[in-house]
Amino acid sequence: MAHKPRKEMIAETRAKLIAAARKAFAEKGYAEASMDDFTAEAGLTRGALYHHFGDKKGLFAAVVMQIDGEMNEQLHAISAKAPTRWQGFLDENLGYLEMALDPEIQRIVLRDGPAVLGDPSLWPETMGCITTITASVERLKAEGVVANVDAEAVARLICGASTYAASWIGNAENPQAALASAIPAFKALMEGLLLRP
Amino acid sequence: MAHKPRKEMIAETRAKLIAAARKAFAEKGYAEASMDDFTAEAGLTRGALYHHFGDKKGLFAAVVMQIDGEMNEQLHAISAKAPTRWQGFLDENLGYLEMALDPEIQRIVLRDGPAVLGDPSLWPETMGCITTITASVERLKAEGVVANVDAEAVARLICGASTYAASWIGNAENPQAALASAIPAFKALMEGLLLRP
DNA sequence: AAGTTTACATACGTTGCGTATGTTAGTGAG
DNA sequence: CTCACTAACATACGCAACGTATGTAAACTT
Repeated sequence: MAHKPRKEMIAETRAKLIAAARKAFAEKGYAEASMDDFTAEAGLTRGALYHHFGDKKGLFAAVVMQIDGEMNEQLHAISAKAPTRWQGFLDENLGYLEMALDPEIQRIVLRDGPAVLGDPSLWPETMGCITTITASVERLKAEGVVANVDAEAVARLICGASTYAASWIGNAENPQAALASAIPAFKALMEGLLLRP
Repeated sequence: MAHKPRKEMIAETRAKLIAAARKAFAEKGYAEASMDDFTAEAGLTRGALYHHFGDKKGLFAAVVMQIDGEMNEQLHAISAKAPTRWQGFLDENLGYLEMALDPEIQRIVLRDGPAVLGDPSLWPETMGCITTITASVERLKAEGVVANVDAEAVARLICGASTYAASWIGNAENPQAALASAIPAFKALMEGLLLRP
C-alpha cells in the first residue's frame, strides 16, 4: 500500500485543522470555539494544533489569511472585467461590500479578527483589499479622473464604510432593502472624489 | 457617624466596578482582563460584580454605555456651535473621527465591543453617533443641501469610514500625518452628498 | 424589635488553554 | 538493510479564570 509522501500528509493535516477551525469560528465565534472540540472533529487532537500553529491565535490567523486570499481573488476578478477604470473602481468597492455580507466573513474577519489579532492595519497582508483599492485610486488620480487626495486614506475610508455598512445590512430586518439604500449612498460618497472644474 | 443612604452606596460600588473594569479593559483588552484582579483593585470581589452586572459581559456592556454617553455629549456640543448645518455636519463627523483616535475608545468600543457584544447595529443605544448623524442628514436633505439618499445608510457609511480610518491613524507610524491626509479625503467623500444641479 | 430582603464575600466545581512528555512513523547515512 | 535521528503527532498534567452555590451582615420594613 503506497503511503502518501510526507509533505502531502502534513499539508492535509493543516488543511483539515484550518477547515475545522474555520467552521467552528464561523459558527461559535473565536472565544466560544473549543480547541478540543474542533480538533476532534477533524480527527486530531490539540497536539497537532500546537505543533503546526503554535497556539489558538496562530490557527485563527491562518484561517483569516485563507479567507483574505479568497476575497482578493474575487476582487481582482471583478476589477479585471470593467469597461472603464472608474467603473472598475465602483464595482470593486461594491463587490467588497457584497462579500462582506457573508456571515462567515463578518464573524471571522470583521468582528473577531480585530479583537484577536489587533488592528487590521497592522496585519501582515493588511487586508489585501486596501492595497487593491489604493492602487485603483492612484491610477484614477494619474488619469485626472479623481481629485488630488491621499490614495491610501481614501482606501481606508472606503473600506471602513463598506465593512461597517455590510455589518449593518447583514443584520438588518430586511437586508435586501438595506442594501438597496446603501448602494446609492455609497455611490454618492464616491462621486465626491471626482475631479470637479 | 452618619452612614450614607443605601442607594448612594450601591451607586458608588457600581461606579467603582465600572471604573476599574474600564481601566483594565482599556489596558489589557477584554479577554486578558481578569475579573479577580480588577475587582480587587476596586476593593471588592467578583461577588459584587455578579450581583450587579450578571457576568463579565454585562459589566463590559455597562462600560461601553458609559463611554458611548460621553461621546454623545461631545458630539452634541460640537454640532451645537456650528455656523451652518453643513458645517455642523462636517464638524460632527470630524469630531467623531478625532474621538475615535482615543486608544481607550478604539480598544473598548471599536475593537473588543463588536466581538463581545455582537454587531454594533444591534446594540441598545445603537452607538448614539448613528442617530445623531442620521438626524443631521435628514435636516440637510429637507433643506435641499444634500441629495436624496437614505439618511441612515449615509450615517452608517460615514461612521464606518471614521471608525476604520481612526484605527488606521492611531496605529500609523506618524498619526499626525495620517490625520492630515485623512481629513481632505473625508471631506471630499462627504461633498459627494451635496445636491448638484 | 423581629423578620425579610439586599449587597456583597467566600468556597467550590468545571472548563479550557498551554506545556511537558511520551510514542510512532518516516528519513538518511553507512 | 538497519540503525540512529528527527518530525508529527497523542497523552497527561497543571493552572488560571469563569460561573454558581452558599454564607453573612447590614439595611429597610412593619
